Amino acid sequence: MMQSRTHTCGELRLANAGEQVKIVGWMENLREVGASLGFVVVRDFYGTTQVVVETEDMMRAFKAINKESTISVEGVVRERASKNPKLPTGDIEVVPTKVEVLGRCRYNELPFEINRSREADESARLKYRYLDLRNPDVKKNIILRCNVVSALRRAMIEHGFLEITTPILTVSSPEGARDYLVPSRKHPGKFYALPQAPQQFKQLLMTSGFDRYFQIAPCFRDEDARGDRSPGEFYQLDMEMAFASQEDVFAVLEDVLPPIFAEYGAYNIASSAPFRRIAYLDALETYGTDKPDLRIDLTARDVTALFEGTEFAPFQGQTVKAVPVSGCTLTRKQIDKLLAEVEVQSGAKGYWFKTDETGAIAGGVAKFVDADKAKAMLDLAPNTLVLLAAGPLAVKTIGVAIKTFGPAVPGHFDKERYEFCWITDFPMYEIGEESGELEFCHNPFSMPKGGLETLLKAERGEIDPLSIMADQYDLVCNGVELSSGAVRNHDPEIMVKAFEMVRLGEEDVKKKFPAMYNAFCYGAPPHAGIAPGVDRMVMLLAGVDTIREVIPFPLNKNAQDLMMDAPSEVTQKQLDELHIAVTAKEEE
RNA sequence: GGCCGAGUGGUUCAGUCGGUUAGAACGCCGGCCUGUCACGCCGGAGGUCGAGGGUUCAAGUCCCUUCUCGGUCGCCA
Repeated sequence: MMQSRTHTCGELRLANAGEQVKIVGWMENLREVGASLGFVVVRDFYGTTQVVVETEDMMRAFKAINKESTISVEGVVRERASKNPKLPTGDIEVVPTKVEVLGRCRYNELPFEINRSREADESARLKYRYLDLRNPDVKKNIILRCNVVSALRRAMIEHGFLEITTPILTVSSPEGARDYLVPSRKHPGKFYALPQAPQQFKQLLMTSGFDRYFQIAPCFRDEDARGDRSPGEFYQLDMEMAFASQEDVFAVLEDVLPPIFAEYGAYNIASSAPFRRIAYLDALETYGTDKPDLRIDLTARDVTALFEGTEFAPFQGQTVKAVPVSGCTLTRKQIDKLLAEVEVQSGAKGYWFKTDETGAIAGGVAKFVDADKAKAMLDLAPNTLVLLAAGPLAVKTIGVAIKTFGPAVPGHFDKERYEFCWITDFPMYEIGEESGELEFCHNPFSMPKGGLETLLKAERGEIDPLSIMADQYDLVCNGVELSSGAVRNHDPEIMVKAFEMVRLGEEDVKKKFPAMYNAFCYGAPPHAGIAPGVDRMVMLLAGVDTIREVIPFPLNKNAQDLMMDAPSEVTQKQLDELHIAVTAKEEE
């Protein structure tokens, strides 16, 4: 009896001609070109191999097998009469002596054609994800993910980091996103929560003296999805370093990421160390966003002065931002269409005018523009489109306009590369929209720049609390926020003071983060960390624009697993054991 | 939760101003074809036009309600 297979479907070459072989895989296709001549494509993980059918008996045998059944074919390798240079195995074919069905595909009509599944309805793909994943184009993103995760692990270990797993069943955290809760059987009325991030655990590991920690960490957040945000769960390359500063964290990622991006990315150019650093407020001012795509060479200017006393109502008394786009030959119709898209995405209207080939100002809001002032203020060359936005949403609108027009106007977008940048100096506090009072802007774990001294100054009224910056940073690549990190606040005294700024105190800190607060009272190292999103990284590397393409079994937008039918109802017995009463009204 | 878009054979889509029997491609079934490789050619089956209601002589098309999916905003320390 022959072994289960002698070769994979990606393996056979001309040199194997004459060999007796056995291949196994899925019967992808049967091309009949005559009553007793046909070609069968057998596909496995490694590739496809052609089996030639030359007898009526063999033709009958193959025609009886539904496509996508798994089969084994024994036979002899032969040089092809007509080779296919597009295939690695295109020089040979297998002349079968024996065919066997290993797993019958019972259906002739599949929910979609395997090799074109990416064109199919996404719900169908998710419901039949195991079929979708048969498609080599779909499979390759998952393989990429495995390779990237493996490379990240190797690189982190080489940099002296230790991979430590942290609990999946943990405690609900009072801040941040909505938690996924798990009811406790042994403790009626109490709940575990799935971690939104291993944040507190990794900081505790620092206080235990694990100098460099990392983990490919599953994180769970019950928030609504986006194209680049899978609902429910996602993975982070979570890391933390003791006795470390922002510079130490930057140095590690600037060393780890570019080689991996260059090797595995759809584009093989990645910016090298040091990455450009842009202060948060400067990023908003210049790019209209805190996650700029540096492949686009457009930047914003403040042109409020240009419209002082304007008769154009939308600009009256408003801040006005402008982006000059040189060399623009878009038609008016194209401009309108792109601006409509900008409006959908930003929630506010964008405006425009342009200079013609003589440099004269025309179009859009041109009649409200003082030509001489505009030319001086914006260094306007001929054929320049000027995009404008005004009012409270101006920054955002400009950000969307840059993202929309950059790729649409030739010469402003160098797509085939990875451009990293650090966004630094985030404000520590903001005025809450609802409360109207001072609140933490991002997270309360970050060290305020200047430490205790800065907070005391603010307390004494010597500086504006809103001017306090946190030692916090984001990593951005091609307009995608890959990661947030910070130098942590490891000093209980500073932590309490930071909380007092937002009208909380020691009791609140203890209540919210009891373990961490106590741990810090026993001697904590200064520490810093970051947690790049693995899914988003792979998405960038794969060059796809939805995150579901790089997740083996993704949830849909409504956080449902259409394949497994989760979430699902459970039995009354299960509920009783968990002391849970369902109050939701029956759906449908 | 708000806004925008989509929903038509198994899949992807077209369907004009409301007007004959709702079309195409791919897939499926049958036939032909001796070198295909997105094989080709001929024929065939397959539709409650997401659901419900309304307007009309007449609705895939117009109106209302609703469901589902996607995008986006809110949200995501």
